[in-house]
Order: sequence, then C-alpha cells, then structure tokens
Amino acid sequence: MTEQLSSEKQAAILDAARKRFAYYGFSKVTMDEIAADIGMGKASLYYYFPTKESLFQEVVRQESNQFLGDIQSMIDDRIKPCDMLRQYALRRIEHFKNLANLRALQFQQNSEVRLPFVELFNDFKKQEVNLLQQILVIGKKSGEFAISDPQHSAVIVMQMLYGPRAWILHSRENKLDEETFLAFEQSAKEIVEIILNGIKKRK
Amino acid sequence: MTEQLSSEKQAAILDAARKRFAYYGFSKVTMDEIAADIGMGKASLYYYFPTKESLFQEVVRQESNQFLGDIQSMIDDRIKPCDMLRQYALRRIEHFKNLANLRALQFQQNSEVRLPFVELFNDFKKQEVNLLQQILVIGKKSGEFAISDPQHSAVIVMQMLYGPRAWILHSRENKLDEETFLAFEQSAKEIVEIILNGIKKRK
DNA sequence: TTTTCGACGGAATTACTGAAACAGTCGAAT
DNA sequence: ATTCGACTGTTTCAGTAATTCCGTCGAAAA
Repeated sequence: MTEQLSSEKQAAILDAARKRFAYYGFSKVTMDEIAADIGMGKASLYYYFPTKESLFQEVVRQESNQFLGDIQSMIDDRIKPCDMLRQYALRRIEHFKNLANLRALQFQQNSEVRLPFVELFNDFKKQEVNLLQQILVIGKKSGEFAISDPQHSAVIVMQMLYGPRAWILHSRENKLDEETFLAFEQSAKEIVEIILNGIKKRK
Repeated sequence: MTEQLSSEKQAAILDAARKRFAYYGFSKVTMDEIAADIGMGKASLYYYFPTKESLFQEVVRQESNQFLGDIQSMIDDRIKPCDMLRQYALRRIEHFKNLANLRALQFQQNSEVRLPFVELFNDFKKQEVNLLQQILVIGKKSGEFAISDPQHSAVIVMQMLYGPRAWILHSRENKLDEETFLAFEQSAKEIVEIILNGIKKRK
C-alpha cells in the first residue's frame, strides 16, 4: 500500500492548499506556506503537483466534482422534481460557501482571472446547467413544472443564481459592449416574467 | 432671466459630464476634458460646481431622480399592479443602461468605490425599495399578488434584480465575513422559493 | 527505488523615486 | 456675474532597483 501512502500525502497537500486558497485567494498564497502547514519542504510539493496552478485547479476540480456528483446521484434517486430543485439550490449554496473566496476571486481583481481558471469555472458552469436541465425536463415530463422549454429555463435560473451583475463583469475588459448588453437585457426581461409568476396569485 | 442662462450652462456641464462619466467612469475623466467638450475653460466649471466629486454626484442624482420620479408617477396613475411591476422592471433596465459604466464601477476597482459614492448609491437603493414596496402593497390589497409581507418581498425582489453576487462584493474589503454570508444565505434561500413559485404549475 | 529537502536561477512582484498630470485656487479681464 | 490663464500642491504613473517566490536539480534519506 505504498500508493495509499502517496495519495494520503497528496490529500494532505490538497487539504492544506484548499484551506489557504479558499481564504486568501490564489496569488496571496505561497507554496512555502502550504508546505509549512503540513511540515514539508516546498520542493516536496513539486513531487506530487507539477505547478502551483495545477494544484489550485485540482482543489477546485475536487470540490466541484463532489458537488456535481452529489446532485447527479440526487437526481438518480428520483425524488419529487420540486424537491430536487430545492435540494439542488440548497446544496449549491453550501458548495459556494466551501469555495467562498475561491470563487469570489472571479469577480475581483483582474490579475486573478487567469485564462485557465476562467475555463475551469466555465466548464463547471456548463456541467451545472446540464444538471439543472435534467431536473427541469423531469419536472416538465411529470407535469409538475409549467415550463415550455427546459433547456432555456435552465439557463435563466442559472443566470438568476449567478446574478445578472456577474454576467456583466464576465464580459471582456470589464466593459459593456453592445452584445453583452443585449444578452443582459434579454435575460433580465425573462427573469422579470419568472418573478411575476412567482408572486402572482394562483387563479 | 439671467438665472435661466446660468442653469443652461449648468445643464450643459452636467450633460457633458454625464456622457463622459457614463462611458469612462469617474477617475478616467478630467475636468479639462469636460470643459473642452462645451468650449469652456476648466476654471469656469468650478464656478458652478465646487468639486469634481460634487459634479459626479449631481449627475447620478439627476439621472436617479428622473428614474424614481417616473416610477412614482406611474404608481400614482393607478394602473394594474401587475403592469406596474412589469413597467418598473423595464424602466429599471433602461435606467441601468443610461448609467451603465457609471454603475458598473461600483463592482469594479476598489479605487472607484469611494465612500460618498457608496452612500449615494445606497440612498438610491433605499428609495427604490420603497417604491417597490408601494407597488407590492397595492398589489396585495387589490388581491392580485399572493404575498404575505410586501416589505419583505420588496427586499427579496430587489436582491434578485441586483444579483446575489453584487451583495457579496458590497461587503467591506471584498471579504466574506460571517455576517455578510448569513445574510446572503438567507436571501438566497428565499430567492429559491420565488423561483419555485415562478415555475411551478398552477393548480 | 521512492520520497524529501537545501540551495540555486530566473521570472515576476513589490518598493522606490523622479517626472508628468490633474484637481482646485486666485486675481485679472470681460 | 461670469470667464479664463497661470499657478500650486497633491496624486498618478513610468521606469528601475531590490526582493520575493516559483520551479529545478543533485544529493541525501528511507
């Protein structure tokens, strides 16, 4: 079980890295610090992870996959669609909490928004939309959700959860080009309709 | 009508300032540029406005008051509550467009988020919530909205419109303290319920 | 053979400094 | 009452020196 020992060390590194990254963000953590946390030399970290970036990515990937896996198995359990959606949303809040400052960093300093990280987060977002679509399709088929296009609705609900503002900041160079604005305007209008449905009295 | 002439000049300054500020943000606009736009010397601007900051504030205040005034008079017209809410949301998108980069600046660089501006925007937010509350109270009284607490709902809808993410970035030093997170968590959960109501099939 | 680490090189970040830009003032001109 | 050129003190910025930190390597330990 030498491999077991190796992955134990690896897990320890990932754990220490997660704690530091989640609190201080990527650039304000040094490899020396992470190594010191688990009583190792910095050079040893490079035996397990080729770069600092890959270590960070692995931390995010692990946490994200945990979340996505949980949701997927919940869907597979075939509980009521209504509860699926509620559980998903609550679990999502939890997940966001775990990666709090890690994710918040997306919307902070430009310097932190490195291309590989953007790709990582966008990939996660895509998978999340996909899960949401599954839930909505099930909800529609079973007749519990009054939606015409689950694919479309999923994107809107996601947008709602991410917040319209996040959208804008995502646009290149923090500037509002016409294209970005039209997309924002469109989804903002659709969100309004959902809000209306949400608070209108049932007939 | 010498005063009329004065306020005409003042209006011209405000107009030039609005155009520049809305596009480039506060710090990337110089008083010289604004003055040049209307063919005046910079020093003359200081005859009408004591500081650059006061000029900026006046621009925001004017645009905001226009918006708030429009909504108020729409409410006074006593149209259907449902249309009130829809109109409000659409007009809000329009308003946001006018102040696009002016407002976007709230969520960008730290350097731009100066205390007097935060207060200005928070003040606007308060007034906006108040209008929204009026609409919801009317909607509830007339029996068109199925909400228990209009005061509370107004805050939630606002949060939805501003986006939960914006909330987080608002917190001091861009750091997620416990208090901020609890507030976020609470409202996120409530937003979930609204989403659910919005897409659930009517019985 | 697998894992750890001290010591080192080079790239990137920070701290520093001098020059340029800018907000705001003042007194004269209109 | 209103405009403006010329000036001042502060802030911003570009360029540079000093430092930090990522990542490597060869030796040592297990």
